[in-house]
Formats: sequence, structure tokens, C-alpha cells
Amino acid sequence: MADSPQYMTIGTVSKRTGCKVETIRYYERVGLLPAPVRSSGGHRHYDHDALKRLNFILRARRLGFTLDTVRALLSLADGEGESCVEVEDIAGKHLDEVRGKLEDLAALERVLTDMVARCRGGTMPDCPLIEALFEGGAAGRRDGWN
Amino acid sequence: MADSPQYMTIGTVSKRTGCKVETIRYYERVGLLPAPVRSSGGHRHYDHDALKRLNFILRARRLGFTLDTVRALLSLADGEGESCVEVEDIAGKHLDEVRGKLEDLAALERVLTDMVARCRGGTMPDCPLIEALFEGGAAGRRDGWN
DNA sequence: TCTGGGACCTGTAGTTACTACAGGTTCAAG
DNA sequence: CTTGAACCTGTAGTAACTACAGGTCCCAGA
Repeated sequence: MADSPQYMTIGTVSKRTGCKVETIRYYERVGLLPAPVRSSGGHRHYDHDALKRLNFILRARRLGFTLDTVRALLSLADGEGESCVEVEDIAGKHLDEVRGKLEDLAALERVLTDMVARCRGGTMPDCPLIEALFEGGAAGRRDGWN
Repeated sequence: MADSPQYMTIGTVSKRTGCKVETIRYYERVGLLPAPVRSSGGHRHYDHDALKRLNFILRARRLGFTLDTVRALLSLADGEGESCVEVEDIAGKHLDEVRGKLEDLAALERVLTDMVARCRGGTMPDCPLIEALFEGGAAGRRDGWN
């Protein structure tokens, strides 16, 4: 468990990034991370660049980008393309999506809060929450849920 | 295409609810919808109750409940259990989740907006968005993303 | 130097909630 | 009665992992 600062085992990378070992291997399999050098016994050894790249992926994933988008972002970062303009485009489209979801969630929070409030203090057989879900009321609004 | 008001084909149910035909059959397969009566030729025929039940499922899904939770909700609605108390419990737990997601998304929106703004108007080779993703900056914050 | 057991390996299958065929049958309008 | 849209079943694919099973490797302690 004493890997040098420049060569880390997959377990160390996992601990440092908070990304599961299986997920790291998965990212390699789908081509997001390059295949690292191996020990004579076949164990993966990662350097600092790999750590940076993995952090990039994780950060982008946390921001809700799909793996395909992350792939595009990485190839831009790797130097293909005019960078900034394309990146802004990708991020801008993503931002629109995020704003839509945000609206939906806000509406949802209102509905749930309201439901729970009306529910509280009753063991009545006709639960207002179930009722609301069955009858609709304010639950709908934004369409397009195929 | 002239099904009576009480007996609808799966296609009609699909149009009325906005739920895809395949998804309706899927809900039947996983036990969320009861198997409907069939025509002599084997076509499904739905009544108004099935429509109500499907709408319940869709609304609950739209509110972000998992199918397992929907199943639980439906069995409560179907009469097992003390109803209100349990329903409130399920909804309350769900509300916590929703509030968490809401916070995350709000933070995410700020970061993305900021990134896009900094990106705008530059064809510089060092894109600040890519930079931000690589270096971290304000992108993180709420941990626990395994 | 030996050894025990934790960390690592590959490959495959499972997860959630659908979606998309392929290949065949039924229904109803004209 | 024909025709073609809508229906049927069953299987496989999707995203993005996650979880085994059944092995091999590595290294700290005795």
C-alpha cells in the first residue's frame, strides 16, 4: 500500500477521487480513460495526469453531462476543434435542460409539501395524497413526458 | 378506431394518457397494471379504471417516485394498510430527496451560467470552461457522489 | 523467507425504466 | 373482401454503472 506519488494503484485513485474502482475500470473500457501502464503482474498504475482526467470526468458528470458529452468535451480539451465556441454551445444547451428540470422540481416540491401538510394529522381512510395523485389537481403542468 | 367509451384499445389509452404503448404493456408485465380483458383475437381492452390507474402511475412517476414506490403507493390505495400515515411517510422521505436535488440543481445552474458567461466572446485556445472542469474551482461543493 | 489475506484481475450478468425491433396476427374502413 | 394500420409476443438494446464469480498478485508481519 505504499505507491509512489507518481504511480498510484487503482485503489488509491479510487480513494483520492471518490470514484469506485469498478467505475474507473468501466471508464477505461468505454474509452474515457486511456489504458494505464501495468505492473509485471498486471495491476494498473496511474499517474497524476490520469487523476486529473478522471476528476474532469467526475466533475462533468456531477454537472449532469452524459458520458457522450463528456467524451466530446474531452476531445475538445485534447485539442481537436476550436474549443471555446463549441464548448460554450454544449454547455449552453445543457444549461437550458437544467433550467427546465429546476422548474419541474420546484413545482414538485410545492405539490409534495402541500400534500404532506394536508395528510398530517389524519388516519382518515381517504388519504389526500393518494387522492391528489389519482385526481390530478396541480400535479401536472409541464407536458412533454412522452 | 371506434372503441366504445368504456372499452378502449391500448392505442387509445396511449393517446389519452401520453404514455407509449410499449410502456403500458411494460407496466402490465411488471405488475403495476392488471391484465385487461382481451378481445377474441387477443387485443387488450381497457376500461375507465385502468385509465385512472395509469394516470396515477404516470403522475407519481412525473413526481420522481420510483416504480417500487409507486407499487407501494398503489397497494396502499388498493386498501391494504392504514393509508394516510404510511403515505405521509413515503411522501415525506421523498420530499427530502426532492429538496436535495433542488439544491444541487440550483448550484449547478449558477456554475454553468457562470462558465458560459466567462466563455462568451472568446476563441482563445484556453477555454475557461474546460479549465474550470479540469481545475475544479467552483464546480464542486456538495459531496457524496461516490 | 514464507505466508496470509487484502487488493487486484477478467469477464459476465444484473440493475432501472423503459425503448426498439422482428416477425406474425387482427381489426375495421372502404 | 381487401388492405394496411394497429395490435400481438418475445427478445435485445439503452445509460451508466454495480455486483458477482473465480481466480492472481503483492507486501507487511512473523
